[in-house]
Amino acid sequence: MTQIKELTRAEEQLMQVLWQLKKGFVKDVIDELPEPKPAYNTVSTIIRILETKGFIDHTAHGKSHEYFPIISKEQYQNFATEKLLNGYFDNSVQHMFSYFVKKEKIDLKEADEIMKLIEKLKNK
Amino acid sequence: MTQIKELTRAEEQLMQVLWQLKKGFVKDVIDELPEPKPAYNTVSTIIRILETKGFIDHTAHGKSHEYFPIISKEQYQNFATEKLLNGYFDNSVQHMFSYFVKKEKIDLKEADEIMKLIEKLKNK
DNA sequence: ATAAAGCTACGAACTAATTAGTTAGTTGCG
DNA sequence: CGCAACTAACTAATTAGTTCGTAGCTTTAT
Repeated sequence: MTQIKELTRAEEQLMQVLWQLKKGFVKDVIDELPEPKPAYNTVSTIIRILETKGFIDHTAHGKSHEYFPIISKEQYQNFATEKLLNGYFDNSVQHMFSYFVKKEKIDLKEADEIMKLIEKLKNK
Repeated sequence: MTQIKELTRAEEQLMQVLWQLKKGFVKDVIDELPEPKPAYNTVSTIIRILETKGFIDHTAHGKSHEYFPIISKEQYQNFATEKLLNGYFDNSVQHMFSYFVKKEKIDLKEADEIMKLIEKLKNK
């Protein structure tokens, strides 16, 4: 298993776009970015960095490149979630859940859904 | 309400130590850092940056300063959790929990505790 | 064929972040 | 006192991250 490197802010923003698009040319990525849009070259450079970091790859269509993620959003999600859980919730999902309850981020409907998920887990 | 700035890696590491210690002198912070320990001045500089960013303050004891957080871990936790939820779970706590279930991050004991929390929530 | 438009690669310029040396002041102890 | 140890402030040096201009190649349109 390859060690996943951490993404910088700019890199993460572009990865979010590529995860959403599944694949795309530089200009497709730019289309998804909010104003003020960065210069074409800025995006192109960061995309190339993402490629050297092993997050994406490309297929050539003539001279132009169509980029696509090779680290899935789920893989990076693991990394990011691990980090939050570890740094702020003592590595405990339960702590996180009780935090959401305290913060009233969970309403009853959601709580029910989560309960169903857990029931399913227990009956395995 | 003051807008919380994002912490850089080095800054976050020191904040974690200060949150744990509640308060401390530069050398107390260094004591908590893993090898290889950075130079005294390195830590001192970052602590001063944290002070200008409004994350910590200090009381003077003679010439030396005892630092303490003024942004609580909970405040930054809100920020960090918001960011993860928004970027990777479509802003839905339920999505996040279904992820935990799928990843088997929740063991049976935790599942029980979470169920209890949900029951309590429902009886309010 | 030639011009225009579009592309990536390269690299320069810049900004942000990190690390640590030097200085000057204070404390504590002989 | 006077020296050693320690402190924060300042600042210089270094590294990491971001932005974009230029060059050179390819495709498209005329």
